[in-house]
Amino acid sequence: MPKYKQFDRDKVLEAASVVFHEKGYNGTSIDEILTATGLSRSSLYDSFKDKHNLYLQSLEFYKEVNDKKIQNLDEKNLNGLQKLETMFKSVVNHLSEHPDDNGCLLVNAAAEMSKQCFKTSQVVCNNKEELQNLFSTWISDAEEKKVVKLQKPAKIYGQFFYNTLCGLRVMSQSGAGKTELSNIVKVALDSLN
Amino acid sequence: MPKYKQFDRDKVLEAASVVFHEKGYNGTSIDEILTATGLSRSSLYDSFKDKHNLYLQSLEFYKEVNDKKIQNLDEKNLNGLQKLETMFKSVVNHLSEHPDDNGCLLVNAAAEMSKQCFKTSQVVCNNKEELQNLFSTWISDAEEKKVVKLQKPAKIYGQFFYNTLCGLRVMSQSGAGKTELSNIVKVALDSLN
DNA sequence: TAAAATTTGGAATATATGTTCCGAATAACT
DNA sequence: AGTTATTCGGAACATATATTCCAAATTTTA
Repeated sequence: MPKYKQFDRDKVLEAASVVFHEKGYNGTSIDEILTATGLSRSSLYDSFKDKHNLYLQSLEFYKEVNDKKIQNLDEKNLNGLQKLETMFKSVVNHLSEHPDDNGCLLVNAAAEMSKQCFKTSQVVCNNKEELQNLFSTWISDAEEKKVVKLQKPAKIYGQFFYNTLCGLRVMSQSGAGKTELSNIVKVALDSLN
Repeated sequence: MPKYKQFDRDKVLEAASVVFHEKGYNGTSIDEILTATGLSRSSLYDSFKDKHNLYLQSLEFYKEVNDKKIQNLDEKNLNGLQKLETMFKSVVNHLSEHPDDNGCLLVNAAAEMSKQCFKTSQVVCNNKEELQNLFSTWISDAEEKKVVKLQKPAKIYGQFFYNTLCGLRVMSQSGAGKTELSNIVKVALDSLN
């Protein structure tokens, strides 16, 4: 089945990230990854070097997918507050419709690996910075358009909403349902007056 | 070295919970636990059955220690808002003074294990319910004493502040420092007007 | 002082796990 | 058609890991 790559790198990373998402890094074995991806052992090691490297690439793939989703939202013709509301609504919907989805791979990676693996912490940290910045721009936009009134610099609200988002991911893994999650979002959004 | 137990169960669980906290369940080996606790292999299996059981007992021990701390705070002669503020302040201080402390064992357990181990999810879920309820009573107290004015039922704020708390634990693992964490707390507390 | 009760160190076991390696299979290129 | 380049299946390997088991050690009790 040569002479060129027989598998789609993105599909492999997608499948791998699902397994890592479900079981964590230390909880998933190479064999599980092989069956999930359909790859042969040798192909995996040829193309992804080793388990740890595959994990990092899965994290980055997962992050890129999330980034694209949120870029799509960002490009829509909505004011910043509406973007924030839409984002939270879709997160709440996703979490409550897929309670088996184990929260967020990046949050789980932060919990499991960030203190043991510098590269993991870098991915997690970049994700945090990027989202906080994006949220800040949304909030600034909402302020300029006078749909909200801020008591503090927009940057701080960016941090606050990212914190709220991280919380939601943990909450859904602790048994929180849809009403609870959306109540939390409502209170958080109320802080914009 | 018989004839009665040579080791202090609480100290063993304390040491074990530190290791599980650092490396997660799947990331820590029995050997690491043995060196951390000073126990012999046979003693560990005699007294704690196996690794999984030890993990659950460590979780519960960790939870009890946290419960006691917060009970101490609850018994102080403060109004509910002050209790909430004190709690957040000490969490922020702890997280920023011990950035190596890997967040919160229970949050990490939720991320790593709650979907794979029902008993873990029970501990995590109980912890969530208890803290949310406690926070609700604090907020009700603050309302009765007219130090805050609520726009929503106190219960919802209990959920919201627990969410904020979970977020902080993840944030500190994603590289957030003291100012960032306390900014977030300020915004959250502002939601009580 | 001897017997009983219990812990514990360490060997032993069985399995899981990450990784390597080589030959067979296959498609493109000459 | 034959050569080359590359993938892939599966065996093989080495190590890690969870767990069991037994004899030696030790303290209390009789």
